[in-house]
Amino acid sequence: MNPREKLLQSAFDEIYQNGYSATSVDKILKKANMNKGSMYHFFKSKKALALGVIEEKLSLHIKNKYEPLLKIEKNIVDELMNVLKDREGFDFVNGCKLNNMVQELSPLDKDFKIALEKIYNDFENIFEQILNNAVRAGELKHDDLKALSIYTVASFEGCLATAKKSQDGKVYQTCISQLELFLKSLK
Amino acid sequence: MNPREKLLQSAFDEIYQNGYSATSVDKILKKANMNKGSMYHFFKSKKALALGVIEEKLSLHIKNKYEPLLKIEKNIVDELMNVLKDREGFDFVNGCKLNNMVQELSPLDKDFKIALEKIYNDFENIFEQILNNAVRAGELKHDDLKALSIYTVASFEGCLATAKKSQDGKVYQTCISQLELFLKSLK
DNA sequence: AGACTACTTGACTAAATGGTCAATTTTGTA
DNA sequence: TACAAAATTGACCATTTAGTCAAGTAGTCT
Repeated sequence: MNPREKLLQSAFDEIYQNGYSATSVDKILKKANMNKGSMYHFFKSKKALALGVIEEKLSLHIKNKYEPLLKIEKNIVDELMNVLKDREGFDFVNGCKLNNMVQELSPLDKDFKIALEKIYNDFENIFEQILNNAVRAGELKHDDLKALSIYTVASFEGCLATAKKSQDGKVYQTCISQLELFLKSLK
Repeated sequence: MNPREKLLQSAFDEIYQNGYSATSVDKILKKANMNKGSMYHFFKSKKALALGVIEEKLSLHIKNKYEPLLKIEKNIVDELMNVLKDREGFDFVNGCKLNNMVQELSPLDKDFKIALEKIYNDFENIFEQILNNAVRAGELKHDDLKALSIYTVASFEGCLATAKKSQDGKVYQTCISQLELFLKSLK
């Protein structure tokens, strides 16, 4: 991993675990084994570094996790729910990386808001395509797939958020089971 | 409003708008027109002040808004949804006060986590009672009201969160319409 | 070799941070 | 009125903060 990548990864980790405001540049540098001048050679400010994290790390994180679902052709709703329900290794104390950054950074700065909204919209679009595939496969009936996909992502994020409040994956499973109930009722 | 109350209110406002970590004690003091020693007379630390905000301000904020719904006796689901849908004056840039604090502060400190989880659980319990009333009124059928109420709150918060990412109340309305669809399908 | 660019080093700065404290004023009450 | 407790004042402190910079090193061309 080249120094710039390592810096981005360290920043991603630190910001995920502590939030942007509570993370100092020095802490990131220590984790990345880099000194200040180097960082300010790659990024002109802490904000620019965070934007780099959003555009290069967070974006890929979401794509890698959910784009593969577009290839599924049968039992689409089941397969989708399996991916949503499988939270092995998920950190229920710190929650969802995308949601954390959106909730803290969108109100803070317009550039953050734009970059994060783009990723979130891509995320919703993946879901819309998945649900569309389910409709074409005859697994689902609904008259507003756009609204349904926005809602599906929102309540998925809501389930993760409510589990974070309890720091407990069981709360998540209870919660997400009701989203499954809803989607399976749409026939 | 006595000085202590004004301090709590100013802290509540500032923490809501900027987050806990990004809010300095000095900023709060300026807004409250108070000086340092006074604050440290009432609260031994910034953390203690924030705990005061959670226990005395945030707690009441939720209770005042949602407890009145317990009195409703007919068209319970409709009335619940009306309250959820009516977001007049809601700040879609900064989002939900409870959720903001939960997401930032729960992972930061155990005392925060405990205080916030209590409020959140009270919130869920109000919903559970409301949904229970709806069942008894014959408006709703469901075999796990606990799970349904957790999920209802979670997806409500999810709708607010997704609207915050877009800073747009219309996104919220689109999203919450699907929760309504779900609840009304449970007959 | 010479020269140009990319990267690294780490000491430095000015401002902001949470917190302390001794001195003072205000308030309630005997 | 006397007195103690509660509340207020604001200067002060050590530490941390994001960001700067001049000096250097390493690699890559001609």
